[in-house]
Amino acid sequence: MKPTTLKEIAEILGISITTVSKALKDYPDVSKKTKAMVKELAVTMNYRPNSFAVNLRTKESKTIGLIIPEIVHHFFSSVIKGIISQAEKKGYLVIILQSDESYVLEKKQMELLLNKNVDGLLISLANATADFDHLTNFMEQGKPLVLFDKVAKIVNCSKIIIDDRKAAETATQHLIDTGCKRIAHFRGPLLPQNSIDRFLGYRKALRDNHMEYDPSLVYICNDMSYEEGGNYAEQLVKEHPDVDGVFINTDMVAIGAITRLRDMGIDIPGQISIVGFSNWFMSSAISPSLTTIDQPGFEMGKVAFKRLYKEMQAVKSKKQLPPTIKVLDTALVKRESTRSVTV
Amino acid sequence: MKPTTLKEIAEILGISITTVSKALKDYPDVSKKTKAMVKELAVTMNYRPNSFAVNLRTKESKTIGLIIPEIVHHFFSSVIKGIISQAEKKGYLVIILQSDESYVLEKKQMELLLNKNVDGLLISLANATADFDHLTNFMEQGKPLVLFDKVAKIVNCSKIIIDDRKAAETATQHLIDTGCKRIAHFRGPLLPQNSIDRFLGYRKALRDNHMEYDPSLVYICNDMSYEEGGNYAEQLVKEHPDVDGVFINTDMVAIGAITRLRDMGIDIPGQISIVGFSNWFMSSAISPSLTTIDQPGFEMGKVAFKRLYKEMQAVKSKKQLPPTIKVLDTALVKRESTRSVTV
DNA sequence: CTGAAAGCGCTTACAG
DNA sequence: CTGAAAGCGCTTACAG
Repeated sequence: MKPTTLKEIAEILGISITTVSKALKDYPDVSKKTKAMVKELAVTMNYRPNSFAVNLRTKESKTIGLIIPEIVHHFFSSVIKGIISQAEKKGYLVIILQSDESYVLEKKQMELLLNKNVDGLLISLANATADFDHLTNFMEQGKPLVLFDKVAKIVNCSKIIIDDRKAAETATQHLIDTGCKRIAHFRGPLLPQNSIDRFLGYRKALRDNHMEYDPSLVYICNDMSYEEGGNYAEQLVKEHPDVDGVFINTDMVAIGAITRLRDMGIDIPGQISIVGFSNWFMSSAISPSLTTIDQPGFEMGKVAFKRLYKEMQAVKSKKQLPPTIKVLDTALVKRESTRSVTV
Repeated sequence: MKPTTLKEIAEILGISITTVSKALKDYPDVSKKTKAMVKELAVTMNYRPNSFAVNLRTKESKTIGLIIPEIVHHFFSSVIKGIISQAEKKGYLVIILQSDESYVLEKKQMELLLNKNVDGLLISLANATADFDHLTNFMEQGKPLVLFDKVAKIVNCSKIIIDDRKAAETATQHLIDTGCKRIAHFRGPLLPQNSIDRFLGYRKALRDNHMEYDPSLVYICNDMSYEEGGNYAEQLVKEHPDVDGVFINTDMVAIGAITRLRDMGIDIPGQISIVGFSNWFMSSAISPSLTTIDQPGFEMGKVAFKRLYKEMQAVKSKKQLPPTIKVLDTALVKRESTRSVTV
């Protein structure tokens, strides 16, 4: 079944294509009668504007691109959901591509999106990305680009982030406030900024409270897995029986640690208190439930799209907005893995 | 920076637009010299074909639509990943929309995708969808549609599924083979076909082994949550202390059950054996690890796209392929929550 | 081997 | 209030 065109409607009605087009778009200079007539026939004939033609004329596709490191990941899929839900409200569709934490792939995906003529781009950078020419390149096409979560300070575009350092500080401070005297940290890999920042927040909290920073209490997670959390927890207890608190880079690892410690008969939070990061849904499910930092994925997606939308609107009216950096609030979610008494 | 057009290249080179277009596409009737010249300049000027114009001419967008009930879900995000990875290989991009398990939304998303002129559509149906005119409608536009995971038998299109009933039977049979005499079932909601099929598989295994089917041993999960699993597990032990095996509709619920039973001091699998469904990554992480049915999400995504691709190719050559139904293999993954001895 | 021309389906500035 | 015309940037059948 061939789609209906403006031409067909015009011919049947014996009027011009111009008038049909205007009637459908409610131009004020078309008579009510004509409008009614055109609209009725359009419905009858199931008319839908050919989006390819519209795109070509208007030079916009009402489509944005989204590149993330990994789709199968609770935080990122929440962000995706936030982006899509917000985009839909504004009549935009979203094309998603995955970089797999690879710089080469990220660049390639960007190229694809550029060829597709998306109106704007949302990216969370791959861990491997250390060169940013592809981003600059994209922006030079006059198209807005917004970075979220994993961003590069050096790139001059809008960014939506959380304050990892401050959040980590809050997490560590909570351990201190609830009586922990010797606090370990399971950090993420050495490279990503957020794992660095969380580590720095941990250190700052110690310093501010005049507690000694002991590098041997910092364990580096490489695959950030449940298993790794368990293994380090066991190792920690053996190597440092005096540790009474751990701040862990991400909930998945923290849950692994909690489970292992529990199996070893260690009392949480009595003997060791634990704070995670991300507020993964399993964190409230396990026992003892995990005190953690809530990282607002869905919200981040929404805000990122909103900002991109603003910039796309600006482009349409030949304006250019100065880049902004939006820091989303994180919150400490107190649960059973830390003590409730404030000392 | 304005994008380069064929016209600009043609003018600079003093040749026609036609020749430039042909040279770039390696038409055999263009001289080597011209081709070299054109291609070089195209690279220099960073030429990219205007996709809107190409779409309009070729009447295809090299884009497909994907509608799923819920993005933030381990199984579905695996499927998305499979689809995107395969689509990319064939030069297709993917627009994702979420139905939120709502029929109305599903219909609306479909409309959006239709307006966008996607070349094909992949859908996993919402639980609430009981009317299928929107699907038929889409197919009447001459565009291929492939259903996956949550499908409707009545719709005459290709489908990619697993055999839920058989898999459930295998799961239950495994409990029987390892010595369970009285087996309960935590099932999903009443409506979705897959929850019905898994229940039927459970019943069939009992029947085939001349074991009594006792409806009071079937618990209906409504939100399929970790917590629900724990609650039903506790209830089950109280109401039916003689039960020694449970087949559970999905891993999330099974993990909730395992955790609670463990907390109650019940030996798994010594006293009660448990089999889940889906092979969620947490299933191998918890202790005891969960015996489950592996549901190949990534694979399902890949296969679904491959089928859609074939049908899109057929459409291009004015053919139409008869619908096929592909049943993907599931596998029983034996772990610690069931006994290893075969009786 | 090269190119003029038609046309994909729409939008909009302009004339009447 | 209506419509003829130009044009978005490309592809391709056809002529030479």
